[in-house]
Amino acid sequence: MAIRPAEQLIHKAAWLYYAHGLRQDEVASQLNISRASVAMYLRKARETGIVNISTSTQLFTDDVMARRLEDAFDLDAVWIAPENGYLADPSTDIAVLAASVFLELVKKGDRIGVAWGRTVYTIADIMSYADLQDVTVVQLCGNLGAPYSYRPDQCTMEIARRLNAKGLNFYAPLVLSTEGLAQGLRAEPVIRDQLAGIADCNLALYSVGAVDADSHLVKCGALSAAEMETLRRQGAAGVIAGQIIDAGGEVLDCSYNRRVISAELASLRAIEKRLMVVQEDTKFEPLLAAIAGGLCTHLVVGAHMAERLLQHAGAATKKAS
Amino acid sequence: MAIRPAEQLIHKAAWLYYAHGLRQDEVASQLNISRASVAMYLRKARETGIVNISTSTQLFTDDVMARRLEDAFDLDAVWIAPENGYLADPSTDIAVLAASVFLELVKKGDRIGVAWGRTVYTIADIMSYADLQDVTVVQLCGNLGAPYSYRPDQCTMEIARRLNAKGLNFYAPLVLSTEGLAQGLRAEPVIRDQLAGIADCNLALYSVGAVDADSHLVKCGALSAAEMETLRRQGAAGVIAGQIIDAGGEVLDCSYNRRVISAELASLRAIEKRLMVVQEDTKFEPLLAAIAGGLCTHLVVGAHMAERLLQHAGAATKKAS
DNA sequence: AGGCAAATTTGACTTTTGTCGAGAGCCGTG
DNA sequence: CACGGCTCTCGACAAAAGTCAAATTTGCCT
Repeated sequence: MAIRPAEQLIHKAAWLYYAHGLRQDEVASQLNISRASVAMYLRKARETGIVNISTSTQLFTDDVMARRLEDAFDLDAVWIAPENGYLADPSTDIAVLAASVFLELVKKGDRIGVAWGRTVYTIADIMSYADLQDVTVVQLCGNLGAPYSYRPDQCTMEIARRLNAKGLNFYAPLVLSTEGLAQGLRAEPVIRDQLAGIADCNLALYSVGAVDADSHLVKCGALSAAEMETLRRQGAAGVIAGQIIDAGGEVLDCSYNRRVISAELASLRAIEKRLMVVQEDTKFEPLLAAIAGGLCTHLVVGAHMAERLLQHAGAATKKAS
Repeated sequence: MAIRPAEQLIHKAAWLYYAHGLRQDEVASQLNISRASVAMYLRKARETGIVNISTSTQLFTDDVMARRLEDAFDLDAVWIAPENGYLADPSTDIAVLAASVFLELVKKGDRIGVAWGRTVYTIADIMSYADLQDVTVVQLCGNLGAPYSYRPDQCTMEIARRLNAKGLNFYAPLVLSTEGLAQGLRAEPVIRDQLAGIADCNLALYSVGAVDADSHLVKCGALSAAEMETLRRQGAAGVIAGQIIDAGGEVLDCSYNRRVISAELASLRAIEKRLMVVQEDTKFEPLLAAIAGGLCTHLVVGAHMAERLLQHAGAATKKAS
């Protein structure tokens, strides 16, 4: 009787165990299989998202600081991961929180835009599985070459896989060598459609990049460290979906940006829920720029960053009055 | 350090255990408490709905029969509980399924109308806890006297409690002795407002009652068995939220109905999602009436009932052609 | 301050669950 | 048709989680 145990058995086992509250051995006898098999099915059920175990992220929004941040920056919701944390690595804590928040925000039928970066990939990596229907995950920006393990298309696909959703990849390089070529490529029907479809998303997940030599753009060879430094002097404040933004959160007027194939900021702003996750404390300026540009309605940060943001807001208010 | 462990510790424990995947003893040492306490906190977290364990009800809608029912009766979604079931009591299976489906349908900010009956109470009783915010549970019909353990207000309150929602009870008797008094009471501002508010719900949970001596209406003394029998001869086909409906799903024109304080059928039909759950196979005619009256968009039934419904639909189609 | 009741915590114990390697059935291939 | 390779299954052991009564702490009333 070693036919494909199929979803059927997994479902039944999960149902009896989690919904009816039977013990594993009871489930086993009901289904006429060994308890060990039941245990295995249950693990699969969890891994497939047939059962969903989620913990309320309430605690992290309930924080007074989170409320004050929401008010100060006019954000829809803020989650703050305690930094003094119980965990070795605080940035993991942020990612875990972000993953939970993300899953809480996703609904059936959603269309989700996903950008790229270490943060996003970390989140994808620890995110638990879910069994959403009718969900599409679209890639927000072009691809980058090989050496990185977290390429844009991988981020997209991994998240789509975890959600049991459809992944819509972007088959174009992130950055081209001439502006003309970029322009031509953007006009290509395939690419144009995909770019146009981004504004139809109702949820976006991204982080913001720093303008320094550690940036992915540099590491991937899209820009040299020197070029990056030059851009910084010209007013570059952060990186969003592969594009350089200034302190006001607008696209910086520079050759690089004109050579990039990525979501227009206007499209991003058209997305209802824009979840931004920032792990590194060093990304203070970039985050400010992103917020200023209205690129973020939902925010997940660490306690340390939250404090800095509040201080900044306080200072700005004082100066204004 | 035995201060009020409050939600705080429960949250932290749940977070570390469920989101980060630590073991109970690891959580215990992180939090400097004993593992036994952690186990207790986790139980509380589950009971409070701080963590949510839900199993996909996919399997039960995926059924071919469910699809055919949806088509035949023009319903939005149908779930069928396998009757040959693994479980001793098939009706429990229906209730468990109904509870899962219900929880899947509820969203933050919802306003939920709940009627009354053994079925509804059973569902409330086995429904797992959730931590919804901004949810209101409103009672759809007036109250009935003492002897019953599942009074309308209890159904409402129990479900509200499980959801961590606000319960809005209905402080009026279900049925009065004269039509005039009922009319007067319905005109009372308090009552009028509540009745008017029913149409604002976006989710309703109810069952349908049979027109026989076993009906709650008889058991509670609202009607005598003889009166019920008379009504049946006059065309009564079922009971919805305390009101008698005919085979077409309309309010039966009778004195009893005029003496009832309950949601108008028009208000019920205004509710976006109307989840009807039927446990007993004997309620075939009542269910047909309810469907005919458009009182149900989402349906949970047992396999046996599903078959009868399909047969009926098939016969009707054949007759029509 | 004293003392009682309720709530919380803990250690020790039992039950339940997770895991691993061995065995059994299935299938395409040489 | 024999042969690995594959997946599924099971039994037995180890690990983890659940439970309980006793001990401790807390809050509160007199």
